[in-house]
Amino acid sequence: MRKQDITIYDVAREAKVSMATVSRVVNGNTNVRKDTRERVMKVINRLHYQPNAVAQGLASKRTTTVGLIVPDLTNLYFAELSKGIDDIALLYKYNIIITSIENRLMREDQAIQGLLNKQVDGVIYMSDNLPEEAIEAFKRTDTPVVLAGTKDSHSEFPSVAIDYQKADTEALNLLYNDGRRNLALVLGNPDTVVSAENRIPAYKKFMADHGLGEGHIYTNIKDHSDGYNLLSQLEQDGIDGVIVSRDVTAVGILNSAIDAGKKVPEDLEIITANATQIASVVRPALTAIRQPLYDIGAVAMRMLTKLMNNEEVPEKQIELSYEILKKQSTTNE
Amino acid sequence: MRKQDITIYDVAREAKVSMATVSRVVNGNTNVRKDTRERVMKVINRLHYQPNAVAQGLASKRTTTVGLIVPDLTNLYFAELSKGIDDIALLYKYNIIITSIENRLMREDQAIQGLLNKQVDGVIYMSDNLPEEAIEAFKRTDTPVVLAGTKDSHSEFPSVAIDYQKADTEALNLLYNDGRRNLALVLGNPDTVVSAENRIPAYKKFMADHGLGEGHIYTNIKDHSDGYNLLSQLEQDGIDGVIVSRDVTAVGILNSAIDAGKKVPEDLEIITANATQIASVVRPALTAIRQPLYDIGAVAMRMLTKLMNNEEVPEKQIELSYEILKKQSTTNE
DNA sequence: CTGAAAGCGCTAACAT
DNA sequence: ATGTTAGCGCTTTCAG
Repeated sequence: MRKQDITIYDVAREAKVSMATVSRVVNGNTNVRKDTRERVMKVINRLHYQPNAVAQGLASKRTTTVGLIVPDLTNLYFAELSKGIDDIALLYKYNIIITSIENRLMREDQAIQGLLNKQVDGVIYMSDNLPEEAIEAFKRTDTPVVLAGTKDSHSEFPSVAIDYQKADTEALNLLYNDGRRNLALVLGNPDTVVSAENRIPAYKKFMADHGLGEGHIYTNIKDHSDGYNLLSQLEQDGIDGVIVSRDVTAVGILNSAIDAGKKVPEDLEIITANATQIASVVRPALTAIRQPLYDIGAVAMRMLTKLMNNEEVPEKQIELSYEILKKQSTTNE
Repeated sequence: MRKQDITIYDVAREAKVSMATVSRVVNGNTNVRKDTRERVMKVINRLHYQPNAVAQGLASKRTTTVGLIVPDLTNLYFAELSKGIDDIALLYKYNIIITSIENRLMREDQAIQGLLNKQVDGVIYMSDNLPEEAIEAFKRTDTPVVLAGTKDSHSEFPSVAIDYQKADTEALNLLYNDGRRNLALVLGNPDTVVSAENRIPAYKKFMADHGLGEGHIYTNIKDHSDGYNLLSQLEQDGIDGVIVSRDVTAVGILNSAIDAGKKVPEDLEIITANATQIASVVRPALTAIRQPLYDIGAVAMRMLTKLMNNEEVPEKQIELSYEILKKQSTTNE
């Protein structure tokens, strides 16, 4: 059996209409008389006709496909964002081409170009690392782009995220109210927009405002074992409260503390800034900045559908609200 | 700037060759003289020509796109499989269209049909729930399919997985050697091929072989809270050792035990059968059947590339080796 | 080694 | 309401 043996032409012949009419009924065009529509439908069903989306795409210049650019699918942060995107995409009948860029073989701008070559109708970019080449690639095209769970420096692109500075400040304040004075910030890549322009400035400002000195910012701490190994350094620096950008990293610190016989939160308070499922299943459960990841994805995709339809989008920089989930890794006084 | 302003025709004109020749150099056809190739390349670069993949797909009947069908991206089991698939896909220059079927709006066979309409060159199916309509949809097409991390009842389709029966038996044996006699099996959907034809028979056989009676099989225990709530039942039934099909569920049981003041492994031994990252970051770390998820995905995708090229694939039912990772949720005597 | 020409399967004016 | 006719941008014989 062939991949595609029957075409719109076969249906037209069998139903004794032109292919234009078949096309109309397939696309739900109302300008078809009821009985011809039914006749055509009957033939479609009998022949099991299925439109070739590639041909449709070439002819109509719309592929009903959106591209997703994501650093790493096994990072639940992105997986949860993706789920929100996926659900809305399904609702609006878009397919998703996913491209992960963590792999060294794939640069950001190449990923974008690949998606553009496939003629996607729009793209959602989820990495908080948006290099110059990527920005230029986006500017060269008129295919709409939305950033999800991240922002760009100059707010050139539509985005959906939270107010990272406010969230971090609030988290630092929680630590401060618990009596902690030696506060640290643990980051992965320090050069991303979220780190460099949001978390770090918020941290520095907080420390200055409260007369806590320079503080300690640890960078390039990216996974569980990095976190695990960081503990001795934290001890050495006398840290008693820490904000960690990624939750598996936070869990690494937590496990390291437990294994070393330290008590959390008594000896060290931990707050994770990007909570996923993992933050809540470890014990003690991690106090966290809970970003509405699913919603961020969903809102981003919804905005993209509007952009793809050239609809009005008054607010292009959307900030959703977060909450600070007080769990067991802080005393919450 | 247009989505696609320059076509192969523009390049042909500028380079003073026919579009056939441009097509040849774009596709690396060797039948082009070196200097014409270079001349064409220069024009391509000057004009920033990028081939329209949709047009290529229509003309060549190959889209260099594969479809992925996955129940839930936020389940790390599938995310890790996907990563293996993605890396190999990148290597062979395939794009990936991902479809999740967890959503009630999308049935398995609809997902398949949607992918087929998009003219994917192949599909990888990752759900261990393969309903009859899905089987028929696959049979109706000659687009190759590979099952990853699961199997079908009759081994009709190529698949990459592990020997679930052997793995479960080995895990049960570990519990038995630790002196446990009241062994239970905790499953999500009991009607999948992996559950119904592998885990359950292996469990029943083990219980019978060791004179341990009927045992206890708990079904439809799907997430952390299901696991959490199951504990009281386990206690009631006097269970002292349990195999859990999903690791977040296992963590639910574990946390419930901890919160109830029980000791793991002393009071209850836990082994998770589908270990992901989560199994190793909780404390006590979970003893687990470690499936090589990344490799399963990678091997499945590699096999699919061969199938798509009509290459010989002698072994279509591949079983990769697993290992039993002895951690802290068993005494390991 | 290169070009001409016929599609791939469908949409979208434009007629009627 | 329906049919006719050009393409969409590219690949692929088939000639030469």
